[in-house]
Amino acid sequence: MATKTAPVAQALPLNQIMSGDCIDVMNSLPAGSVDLIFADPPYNLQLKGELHRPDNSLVDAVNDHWDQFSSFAAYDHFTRQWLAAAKRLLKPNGAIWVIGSYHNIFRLGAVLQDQGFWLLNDVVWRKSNPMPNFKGKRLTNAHETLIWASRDEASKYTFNYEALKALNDGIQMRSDWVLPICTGHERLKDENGDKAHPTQKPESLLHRIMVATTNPGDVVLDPFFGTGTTGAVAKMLGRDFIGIEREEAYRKAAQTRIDRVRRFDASALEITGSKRAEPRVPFGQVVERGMLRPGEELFSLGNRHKAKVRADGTLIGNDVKGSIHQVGAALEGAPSCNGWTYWHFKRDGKMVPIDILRQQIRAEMEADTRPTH
Amino acid sequence: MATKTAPVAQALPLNQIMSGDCIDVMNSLPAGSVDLIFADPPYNLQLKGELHRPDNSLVDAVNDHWDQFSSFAAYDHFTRQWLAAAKRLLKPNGAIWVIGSYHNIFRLGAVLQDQGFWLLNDVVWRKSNPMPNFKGKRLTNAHETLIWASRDEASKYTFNYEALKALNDGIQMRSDWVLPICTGHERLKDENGDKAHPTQKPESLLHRIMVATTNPGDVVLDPFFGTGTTGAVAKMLGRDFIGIEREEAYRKAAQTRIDRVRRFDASALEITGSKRAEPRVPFGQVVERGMLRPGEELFSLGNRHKAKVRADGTLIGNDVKGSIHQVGAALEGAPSCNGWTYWHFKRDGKMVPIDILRQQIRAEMEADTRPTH
DNA sequence: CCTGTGCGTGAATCCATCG
DNA sequence: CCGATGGATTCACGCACAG
Repeated sequence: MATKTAPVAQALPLNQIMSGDCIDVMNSLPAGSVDLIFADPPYNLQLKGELHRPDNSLVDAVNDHWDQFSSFAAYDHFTRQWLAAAKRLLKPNGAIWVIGSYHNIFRLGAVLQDQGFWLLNDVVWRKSNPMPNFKGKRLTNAHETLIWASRDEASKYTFNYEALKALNDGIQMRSDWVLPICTGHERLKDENGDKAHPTQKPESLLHRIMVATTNPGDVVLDPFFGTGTTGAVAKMLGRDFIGIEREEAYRKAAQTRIDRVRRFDASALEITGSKRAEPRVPFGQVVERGMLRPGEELFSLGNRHKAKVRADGTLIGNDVKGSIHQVGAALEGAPSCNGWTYWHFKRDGKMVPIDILRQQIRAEMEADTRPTH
Repeated sequence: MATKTAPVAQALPLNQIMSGDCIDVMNSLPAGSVDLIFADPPYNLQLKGELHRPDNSLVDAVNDHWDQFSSFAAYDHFTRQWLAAAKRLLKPNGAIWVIGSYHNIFRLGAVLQDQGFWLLNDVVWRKSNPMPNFKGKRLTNAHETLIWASRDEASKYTFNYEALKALNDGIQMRSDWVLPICTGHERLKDENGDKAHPTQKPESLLHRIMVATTNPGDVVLDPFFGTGTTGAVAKMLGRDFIGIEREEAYRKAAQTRIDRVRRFDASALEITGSKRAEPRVPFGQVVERGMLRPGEELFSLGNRHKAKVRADGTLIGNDVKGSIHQVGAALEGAPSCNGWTYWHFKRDGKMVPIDILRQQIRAEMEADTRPTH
């Protein structure tokens, strides 16, 4: 006899390409289950007629049927629908990247804001080899715009600051990224040798996005999967992906492509970590362990200020009592102070920052927690 | 006897700074009388608390009353009002530039499209010297976005293609412009020596805009005149300006400034295009572009040392992690090391220095990027 | 005169955790 | 949810001043 089955928590279709309309598919997946969404939606290009190069060759424009919208209102409606579905899928600390050109990016950005996403940066992908403007009537359209936004204002989004700084030779990464467009062997071809997808994104772009805003094992969803750049890079970098794509031909091309990708080994996926992630060491431990003795004097650089260590791990200096940070801040008249780097002690006549004592303690902690197989 | 005077075509207040709310003032001017509008509206920054640099100094934030809006809806309403007034003022072939950041530019762009302006390009002003992100929580906000739009789709807008090409060393001008922010002697100071306006735009930016999209004798209106960069550059370049500014202090500063400007004295604008040395290429780009893969091994000459590439462009070799230079130096016990010439990879059984990969990237960059000022 | 050093500062949605 | 506390965090320039 027929039984009603209770709704089961649906398992995530990891590392699969789902077929169908992205709004329907997203709405069928469990809420709050995705770490990052990368979306390259239709651009609403509004191209009139055909475009020819100066030599009369035809420019292969984006005029596929999926890129046709009758009006801004229709485009906005579509945008609100899929962004609402996307937001539902995100974990509380999840984030989204969208990419577009001036034809659609302003509408995307406004809807993101309207729906409570919290914009973190707009990023300019500066193309190192863009198509020139053949008619000389406008500037060379040499960039596309990405928007990075967290699910909401309170989200503790992932940002691997140190890794990105390392990628940029030790200088803080900027909001303008110079990367070449997707050409050559990376560009997928169909059986006729034509490009398989009109707007295939370069893997370098997705590489930077995923290194910046995901960790290994995160789930990355792409609702406009196309030929699967997001899936290919996710696999390389040890992230799980979920792809959604309507067109059979794109799904097939993407699957073949991803099957060929090799995942990098785990040690290569480790990235430069941040100090914030290091375990907290109370200054009191330094005193308890006898690395500094109560009554011992600490000095700021240049001997401008000094303070005395007390048995409970606080300092007293110039009538100010409190933590190493509080006393440092008070003596400097500064809003805050990192006591670990501010205070020094004398060893063999030299001034040594107390931070090296913290490093010793951390090293010991590390040794204790190491698996002893 | 009393006679009713027929309404007279109101004379344009050329080369004057009008006082008052820009919407009211624009509505009082005759329709279809302006060639170009440049608008730098409030950004609606939504700043919360104070921000300190790592050295504890306080960042002088934009918290002026004119930048406060209660909601996106309020900002949108304001935007629709002033853009409608602006559109009415434009000649049929007129055009508009607006500038903004990610806080407001998406709303500006969407309203422009909704009101029938025809977007021609979005232009990225890449700041050569932006303020860093002090807390390391986001990317350096290193650009602002401009939108260039004609009054409507049918407008035969002005675009001095050849002049811009000349400005760019004979290469078609791209949609990303590298220009420094306004500092030094160009930055207006008040009687206390503080900056007269929190967001003064560089003259180089207005210079390029006017050379690109106006002709001598054109009328350029700026509804958010501030300290009058638009007026100063218009005067230099032989264009007429109309400024609108609410704040008395800004009007006074602008008038003094413009009075001092000499027409055709373009010498102040010739920015010494610092002959950049060869462009810096972060090793991370070699990895992102897939020229070397995470996990791949690099070797020193003679195979004395080896190291593994990581996804963020750092190396790990013999427990040492860091940049190609740091790891090379550590393994050699040397104070420094040029990683580009030190490390090699295997190709066809031969050892090839990674510097050839940098040369490839430079060659690509060279092909498309000329100093853009 | 030149060179080097140190300081100031710019449209900024800029912390995480614990009690 | 709020308040207190630990403690992490910056790049490019212009300019003044020292030597």
